[in-house]
Amino acid sequence: MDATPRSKTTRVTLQDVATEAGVSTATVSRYLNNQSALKPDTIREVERAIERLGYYPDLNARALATRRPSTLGAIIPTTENAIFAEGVEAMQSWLMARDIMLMTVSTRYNPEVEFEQVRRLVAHGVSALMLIGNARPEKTIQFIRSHNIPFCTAWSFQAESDNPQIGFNNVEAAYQMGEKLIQSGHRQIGIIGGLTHYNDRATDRIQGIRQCFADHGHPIDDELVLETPYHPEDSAVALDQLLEKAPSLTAIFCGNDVLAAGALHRAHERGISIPDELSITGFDDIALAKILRPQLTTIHLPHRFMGEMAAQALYDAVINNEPVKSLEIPFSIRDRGTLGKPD
Amino acid sequence: MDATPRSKTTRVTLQDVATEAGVSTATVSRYLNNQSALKPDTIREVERAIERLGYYPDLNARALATRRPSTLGAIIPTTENAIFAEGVEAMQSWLMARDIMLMTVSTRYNPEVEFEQVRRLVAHGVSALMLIGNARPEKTIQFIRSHNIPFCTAWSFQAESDNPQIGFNNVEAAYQMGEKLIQSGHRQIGIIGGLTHYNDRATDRIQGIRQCFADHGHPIDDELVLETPYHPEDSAVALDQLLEKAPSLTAIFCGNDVLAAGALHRAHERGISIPDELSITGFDDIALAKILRPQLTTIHLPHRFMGEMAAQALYDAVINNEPVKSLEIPFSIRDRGTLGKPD
DNA sequence: AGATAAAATGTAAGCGATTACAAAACTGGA
DNA sequence: TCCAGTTTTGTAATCGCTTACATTTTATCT
Repeated sequence: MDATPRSKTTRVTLQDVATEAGVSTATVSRYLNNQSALKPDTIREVERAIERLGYYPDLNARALATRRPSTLGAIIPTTENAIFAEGVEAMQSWLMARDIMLMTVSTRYNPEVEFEQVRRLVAHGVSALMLIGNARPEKTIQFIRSHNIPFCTAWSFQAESDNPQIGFNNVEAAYQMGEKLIQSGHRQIGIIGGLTHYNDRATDRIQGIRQCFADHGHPIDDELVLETPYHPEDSAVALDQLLEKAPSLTAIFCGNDVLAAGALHRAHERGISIPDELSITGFDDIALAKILRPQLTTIHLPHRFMGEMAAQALYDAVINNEPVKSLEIPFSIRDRGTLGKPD
Repeated sequence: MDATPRSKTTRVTLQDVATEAGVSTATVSRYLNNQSALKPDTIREVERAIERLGYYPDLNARALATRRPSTLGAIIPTTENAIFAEGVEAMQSWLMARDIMLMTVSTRYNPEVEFEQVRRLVAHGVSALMLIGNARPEKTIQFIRSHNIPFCTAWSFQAESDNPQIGFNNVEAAYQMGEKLIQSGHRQIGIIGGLTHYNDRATDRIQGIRQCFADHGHPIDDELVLETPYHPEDSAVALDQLLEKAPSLTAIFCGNDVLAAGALHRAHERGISIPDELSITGFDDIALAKILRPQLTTIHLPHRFMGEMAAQALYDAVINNEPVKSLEIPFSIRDRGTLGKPD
């Protein structure tokens, strides 16, 4: 139950246990791995030695010796974005149940930092990697491939990409939201999207909505398409700009819920009634979406599920030594209170 | 620039580089560590070999050989709670700048899981640990101590605890918010706090506010103190219950911003005007606080800063082989729109 | 030029595990 | 009792790196 305290310098090793139990290191190792090959007496002996010494194996040394996968890596833009935080957390618990450690690092949306993080994780010996989205300098994927590390990208699924992907079709989702807007009677809308620089999710969402409106004969003017950082304040400013440029806008399509929240907040401040005078749509369906007033009409995505699927895909690939299998995740629109009909 | 692809089984090792460069492994290792001891010619030679082979060192093997700290661990309840997500992210970048990897895992507020995670991280060789708060079964800290792992707890600072702590005084913060409520004229308030089971932050906050009202002669009845999970929906239900029990309540003290948001939302649904008919206060000042309507009156905490300080404290302890130094972090009240005077 | 000190490199023993392969200890049957 | 066939256990090499110590090379000074 309670381990005997030891001096700072020494760590209890397999060797120590072996000596204590009066057996060889091989035997102790066998105890740790496949007990079946041991005599009951020996098992008891080793067990007690371990107990007495408070021994626990050094996982890194083990990884070195076995060269069996023991850690995977996940690289996300930022945990500040709840969709990634949740997804990665789900990944982690899925993997942990299988005795795999997940190392998560973030890039702050900077592709150079991402590259550095990839190197770092690879150096740390991760046996597979998950990245977010498909937009990045070529060298990154090249590096991963050249080191034969299985990987997948997630939160995006693009038919044209040849990366293994566990994600959803951002273009299509935005397109469907567009159709919903059009059905409701909106003809002139503005867009507040996320920063598209090396961000295919942001890019695709904007593309999807624009495509939709163009297809229906109501193309969206370039100047009504704004990009802002992932902060409500920026989105608030963007709303002001949009409304200045085109006061007749009847709806704002936002690239994510945080931006939608910012726009909604500003609209309220300006005394604009939502959705009567202006409709606003979000994307992601984070927890926040349901506590706004009115509740946000947005696109729901199973973030945790996606994380689990990514974990599974990588796990399978690593364990069975197979290529990573892609998987397209379905989305659905949550029609709540911010989408109405224009007067 | 571009590494030559290698077969699945082989990994480029120090040995390979040595052979390629026509030197010994010791020399290559020296190149990697203290170039100063090498002849310029040799440096160039090794450099080229590394380049050609696309070599990068195995950090785990290095850690095994040097037994120098290379990873720290952080154990948090959940990344879903933005305050931890942010704090840990800040920790991570601080450490990464010093070539230390941070392994983050979560416990879902379960002390048994936390214990397991501690074991796991220790087995993975982290040289120090950060935990959240001070409430947990004794065996956890005992285990950490018995293995001579430096550690600190964070997001809580309790004079009575003998853990090294990088945090703030939750009791005091809640107390001050209480004084603000009393100054504003509130005499009868309800509390919606987080789950206090093994959660000293939640416990202390509730204690602080109750103490304050008691000190001022308006003790808060037990039945007006509710605990709920970290979800707005639960808080909404709690608000209903509170209002049913005591319709004359003039303010609700919430244990964190998420609960405040939930209460606020429900209040709106019930047609209660905030802050005119009811005041609501939050705690944490997460991003959400500023986009609610009205903006949330809450307690601001420098979460990222706290993360960095924790990183620094552990780093210093590990590098200089000293005990971890505690640090009390200041908080401040952000008086925004949800706290008013009762009719 | 030769001796000596300083600088640069190499050799080999770990770090804490796993795992072929070899050796020893048990079986049971004739 | 003895031997072949199993089981159990031990020996020692290995994983990829670092580093004390030994050795070689180079520089310095009479």
